[in-house]
Order: sequence, then structure tokens, then C-alpha cells
Amino acid sequence: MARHRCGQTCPVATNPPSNAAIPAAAAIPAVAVSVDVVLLTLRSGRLCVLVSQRATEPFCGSWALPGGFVAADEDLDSSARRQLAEETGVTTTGHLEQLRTYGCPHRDPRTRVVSVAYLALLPNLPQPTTGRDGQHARWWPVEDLGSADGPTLAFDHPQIVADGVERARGKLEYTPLAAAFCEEPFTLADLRRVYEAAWGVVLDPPNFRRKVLSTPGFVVAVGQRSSPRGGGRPAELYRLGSATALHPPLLRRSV
Amino acid sequence: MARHRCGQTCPVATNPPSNAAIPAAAAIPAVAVSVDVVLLTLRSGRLCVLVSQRATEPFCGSWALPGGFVAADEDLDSSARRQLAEETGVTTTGHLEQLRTYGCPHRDPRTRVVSVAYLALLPNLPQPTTGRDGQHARWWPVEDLGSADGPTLAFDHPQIVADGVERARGKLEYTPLAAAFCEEPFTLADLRRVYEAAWGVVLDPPNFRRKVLSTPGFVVAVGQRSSPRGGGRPAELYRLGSATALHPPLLRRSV
DNA sequence: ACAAAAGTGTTCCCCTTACACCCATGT
DNA sequence: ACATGGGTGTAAGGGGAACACTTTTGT
Repeated sequence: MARHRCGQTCPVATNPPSNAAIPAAAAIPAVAVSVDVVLLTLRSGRLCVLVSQRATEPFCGSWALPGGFVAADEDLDSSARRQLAEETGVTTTGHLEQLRTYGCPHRDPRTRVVSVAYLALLPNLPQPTTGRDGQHARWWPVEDLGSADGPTLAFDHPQIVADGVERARGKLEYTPLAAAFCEEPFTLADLRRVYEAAWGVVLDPPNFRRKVLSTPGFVVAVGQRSSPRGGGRPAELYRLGSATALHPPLLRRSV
Repeated sequence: MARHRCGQTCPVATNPPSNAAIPAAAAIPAVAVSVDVVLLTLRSGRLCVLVSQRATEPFCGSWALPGGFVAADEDLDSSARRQLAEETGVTTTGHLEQLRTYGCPHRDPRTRVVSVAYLALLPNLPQPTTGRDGQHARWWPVEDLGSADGPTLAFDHPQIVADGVERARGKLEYTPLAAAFCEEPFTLADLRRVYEAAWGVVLDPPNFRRKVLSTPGFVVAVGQRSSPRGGGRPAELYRLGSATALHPPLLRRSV
């Protein structure tokens, strides 16, 4: 047992590190690692993110992403799922992916916190999401975030949300990710509305239909029809297929 | 001053945490944060990654990515640049971007290490890269990594390299990233060979030329011509332009 | 009957592709 | 002269955009 490069005692090799680019006598800095989740959903045609209001300093009264510290023997992905479950009650069957890591030294004014951000996509949840401490959590349309009547986000969470939204928007182009916003089975109109809400555009229904169906395995017909709400021909119902990529992609108008 | 959620004393609020999803009495686990860099370049038409041979346990004799621990007051990006400079002598003017964070609890057998991986792209370096400790560092063609006569990579570095290579390959499609592999000024053939090496395809020179030049700001002519090596008409020389994205993208053949 | 939404057909146009051909230089 | 690589021209085919039109439901 010895004290070496990792700054802790553990039962393996004791040679000085040759592969780590740190000064020989330097201690490994203490860093707290947290996970923050950008949870996006669609509510009445608007892309929304889940945030909860902070009751403590710093940033008391501001809104923050669900998140918390990674446990000792916990994988990062598992931690993200746990934070989501504890703070929203969602045992996610939806999409969850790592987004990016934020490690600016003073992003948390108290101590060094490196935060691994995740992106989660879910269909609209029927029940209002309540934090495990009963804290005030709510959905905010992402387009309201910069505006005057929108929420003030804590820490560097504005940047994290912006990165998450941009990732989601971009991935809609070349992955079947849009289905993560829909409850199965869904109609092609449901799927189209995901793109329209996320990109802020209007898509031509006939062309969208052909495009989606032309990619084998994007969606598969379930053999039933939806009950129309308020007139109109019933739509066929689909489930997400096994395709992992869209070829060719469904590109946004110029960027 | 008080002991609170971040596990350290600091001069701000003392209320119990309401926004962090950790058990009230739990200590913040000690985690070491490191940065590993996937440095890619092109050598004689092959995409290569820089690795250095470990001289200590664990994984003594295996090859590892350049990397090291993040310093106390150091930004993640700065840390990546520092590791690169210390281990390869490169003061990167090339491309550097965050790749992904790897935090599996036992990815390092000694202690918990969360590693933020970076992707760096550089033109072929004339001098052989030597580590700051004189350690054995060399380029390996990425296609040799899985093979029998290729190197054995330490830790989860095979996964990190694979992710980095895939990121680079994908980003060539819709960003001007290929120019990061070329020393300026470069010819369009140089640029084309980047795509051919990275994707393992053969591209039609006339069509490639039109495609590249049709995106305004991808490359700009410098008004000179290259001296041909071994016959052939001299090519026009270009520099990277100001465009940040390719519209429409230069797509790979089906995936 | 009318409105509304789903779905089909059709045309135009741009981009990609493939390949023939010309240009400029080294040997 | 010939090989080599840079660069231009051009015709065929695929996919996207736009929109007319048909189908099926609710009111």
C-alpha cells in the first residue's frame, strides 16, 4: 500500500508515474464530479426543458437542471438515470445520452465541480413532475429561456441547456431520435410535429411521410389506425423500427 | 463558514441542500479527474493516433493515450492543451475539441478516475514526437489497432480511440475539419486525400473540387501554385476559409 | 354538405455521379 | 513523346420541394 499518483492509497503498483503529465510532487486536486440532466419533452407543440427552483444559496431562487453528485461506485450513465428517477419519478425508457462535460474552475462558486451533462428525451408526461423533496419543478419552453419573462438559470446551466437543445436539434437530422418524444404507437403526424417544434419550421406532410417511410427500419406500421380527434381521416400507427441512422438525412433548411 | 453539499468549507450559504440528489449525510466521493487526448494525424495516407508505451503498472508495456490529471485551477480545455504540449511538444494551432467523458468505476484498477477525452487533429509532424520524459511515443495507424501485430491499448483507451476516430470521420461530412490535417497552404488534392484516408474510399477529383469550392468560405485560394512533385500540372493553393459548416454536407457512401 | 386531416400523384429543379476531355509540368 | 496529376465540361439519374388531388373521418 502506498500513496501515489491517484492521491489515495490502494493495493497496486507504487512506481512513480511516467505516463501522467503531472509534476512529480504534486497532489491530485480534489474534484467533485456531478451529473446534470437536460430533460427535454414536447408540450403543446413547444420544446420544453425541466428545471427546478433552487431554495439555497448560491443562486437561490434561480432555476437549475436536475442533477447531483456521482456516487462512489456508480457509473456515469447510471448516475444520470438515478438523478432522473429521484427528481422526476421517471424510470426512463426514453433516450439518454451523454452530452458534454463542463469543468470551468469557477463554474460553482463554492468549490471545484466538474459536471458531466446528459441529454434525456421523453414523451410528454401526463403528471406534473415533482422533485423528491417536493421542490418546485416545472417545464419551461426553451425559447423562453433567454427572454425577460423566462427563468434565470443557475451556474452555467444556460450554456448546458443551449448545448443540449442544439444536440437534439442536430441529431433529429440523421437519427431516429424524434420517436423518443412520442409515445408508441404514434402517427406520422406526431413525428412530424416533433421536427416542427424542435426546428421551428413547417414541414410538408406528404413529403415528410415519403421521407420517413423511405428509410427502412425508421418506423414500422403497427397495423392499426388512430381515432381522429375532431375530424379528419384516421392515421396509421407506427412504432420505432430498428434503424439507427437516417440515410439520407432529413436536413434542416440552411443554417 | 460551514460544511455543506460540496464537502468543503467555503464562505457561502449553509442551508442543507435541496437541489442535490444526494443522501443528506453522504460524503461527496473522492474522484480523480484526468484528461486524455486522441491525437490524430495523417502519415503517408493513413490515419494515425499517437500513443506512448507505459513503463509502470498497471498495463505496463501497453500503449496509452497522452493524458494526465487536471490541475487545481485549470480549465478542461487548457488541461488538454497542456498535456499535448508536455507529451508531444505540440503547441496546438490545430483542432481540439472535447470528445466524451469516461467514468466507469473500475476503468482504472487503482482508484476512481473520471477521464475527459479530447480529440485533436494535426498535420503530419516532421519531427518524431518524443514524450517529455523521453518515453517511447509513436504513431499507430488506427486500422492496425485491433489487429494481431498492432499495439495493445491500456485501460478503456481502445474505446476512446474508436470514439475519437468515429467522431473525426463523421465531422468530416459537415464541417471544414479536414483542413486541420493539412498544413497551409494546401492543395485540393491534399484535402481530398484526407477524406480518402479517413473514410477508406476513393473520391472523384473533379467532383470533389466542385463540391468543396461550391461551399463559400470552406477554402479560399491563396493565388499561388504548388510545385509539382514528380510530374503533373501544379495545383492551386488554398487556405481554410471562415465557414464553420458544410451545406450541403459531403456525405459518406451509405453506412 | 362541409371542414379537417391522411395519404397519393406529379412536376420541376438541384445536386450528385460518372466519365470524357483538355491543361501544365517532369522525365 | 509520354506519364502524371490538375482542372473543365457534360449528360444521366435520384431525391427534395411544391402543390394538386383523392380518401376518410367528425360535425
